[in-house]
Amino acid sequence: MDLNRTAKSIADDCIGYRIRMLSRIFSRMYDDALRPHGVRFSQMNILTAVVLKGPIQPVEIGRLLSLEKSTLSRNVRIMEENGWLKSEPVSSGVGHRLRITKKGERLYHAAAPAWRHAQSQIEKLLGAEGARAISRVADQIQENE
Amino acid sequence: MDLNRTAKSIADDCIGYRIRMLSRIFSRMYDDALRPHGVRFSQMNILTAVVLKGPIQPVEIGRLLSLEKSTLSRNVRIMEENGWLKSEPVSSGVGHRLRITKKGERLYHAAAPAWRHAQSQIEKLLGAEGARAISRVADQIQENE
DNA sequence: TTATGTAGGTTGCATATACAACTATAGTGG
DNA sequence: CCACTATAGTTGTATATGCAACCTACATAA
Repeated sequence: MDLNRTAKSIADDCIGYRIRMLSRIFSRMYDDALRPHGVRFSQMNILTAVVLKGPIQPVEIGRLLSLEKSTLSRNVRIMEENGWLKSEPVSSGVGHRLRITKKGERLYHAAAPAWRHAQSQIEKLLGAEGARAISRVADQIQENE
Repeated sequence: MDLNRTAKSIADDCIGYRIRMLSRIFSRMYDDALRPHGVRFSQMNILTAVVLKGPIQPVEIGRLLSLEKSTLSRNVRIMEENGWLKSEPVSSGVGHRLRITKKGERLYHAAAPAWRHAQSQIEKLLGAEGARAISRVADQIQENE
């Protein structure tokens, strides 16, 4: 097949290209809204996991978010340096568990409205049907993992 | 509202968290398939744009893929160093345009089957309905941008 | 013609992401 | 008790991503 035709079929079908583009667009919108609070969207996602499931081991967050352990190791370090998370050794066994600090809780409360603002912008862009479709797909993938 | 409740509502509704997770999962699958060819998925996306629209200015690729110009500046440099792209000055005016090289064309041809393999894995995961839903959403967002 | 603006690009800085290789620790089979 | 394996985590290396600040070349208004 000729090069141009190959490229066209790739561009037409490629789920990955579309997902990455959506990821960049939406992440920028969340990050814009969160910037005044000095926290990134990806960090909010980690904080959310810790709030809901903490104390929790990094490796477990990795499973929840499909994040590689080395990525998490570095991201968590930054958040500890910012004073949002603290870690405690696991009672018996290897590893440690993460908790949110008071400072982290204040940040989370303060930033939540900005998150909501970005979220409603995005829902407007997507429409209710589009938002539902994405949630459905994501939840289905997470099950099959 | 209490912290846990806030986090729960964020986790339940968050489109961005879902999109980022899908982006990581799918990108890993494409990258796994492409690794033997020494090219990354994000690079294939840029190559595809150049094949379809080249000669093309970086800033124009940025508009197509929603990529910041500084990101593109660096990504393109790596691809030039790899000998896949070459740039020529614009006849009149500032900036330059990118073309794919012979080596780039060979790479693209060689890597396309790997791309197709990952693509079909992902479509199986998503189901035809899920894949269509994502394409529909992405195309709609791109229009409204 | 000069001041101003605009568009394309690069660079400094920071974070995000993953793979590979490594360390440390716990559990398990001989 | 020892060798082996599996799990959690860290570190080296590389790419991806974006913002802010800057540079340059062109366009345009005063």
